[in-house]
Amino acid sequence: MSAARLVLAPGLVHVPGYLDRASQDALRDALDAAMEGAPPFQPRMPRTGKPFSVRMTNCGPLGWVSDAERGYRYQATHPETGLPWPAIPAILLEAWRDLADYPHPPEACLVNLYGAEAKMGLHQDRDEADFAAPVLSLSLGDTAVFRIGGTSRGGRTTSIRLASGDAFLFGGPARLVFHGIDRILPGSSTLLPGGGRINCTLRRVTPPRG
DNA sequence: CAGTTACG
DNA sequence: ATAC
Repeated sequence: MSAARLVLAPGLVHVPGYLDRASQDALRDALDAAMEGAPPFQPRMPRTGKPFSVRMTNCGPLGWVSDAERGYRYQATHPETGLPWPAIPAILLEAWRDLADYPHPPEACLVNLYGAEAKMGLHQDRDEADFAAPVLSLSLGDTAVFRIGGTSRGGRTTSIRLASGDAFLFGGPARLVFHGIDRILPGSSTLLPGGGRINCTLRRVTPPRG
């Protein structure tokens, strides 16, 4: 399979249908297994404690978490169980090697779980110490309406749909682009038994060797 | 400010 | 679109 890489802007790449159905099934099953050891939790906004509408968990040496007391951060353990995160599924590491054009493995795999009503406001992924590495996102399940802006707030934005199996990369000049999820299109995929969407975001958190 | 709400 |  050679899915086309659509370059929307320098460093911004959409690969529709990157994972075929069999790979999507395998990734879903791997994530199900991972979530047995790292149950999804509900992140909260720094200071205000307002809950996100998405639930999340992580795989890999570091995971992204947020709560009222300590805010956005990466940490090596699950905020509720205190256990290390499970390993990043092989399919995702393979996608990173194939698409990221970066010579070191990802350290974090944030797994966002979207129900029919879940959204994610426009934001930047900027809690990493290494912006040289790209951010790689893989979508499973229901299609999402994805909004993409520029590197500062208030600029023009556009929206595209991210379907099950799609890959999306933010790298180089687009590494710090604002992005978010406007809405989920319920019933648009049969991959996940209960419906909804899973997004896996692979990131390098620390500079290599450091 | 990865959040929601209220107002033209 | 703006404010908090």
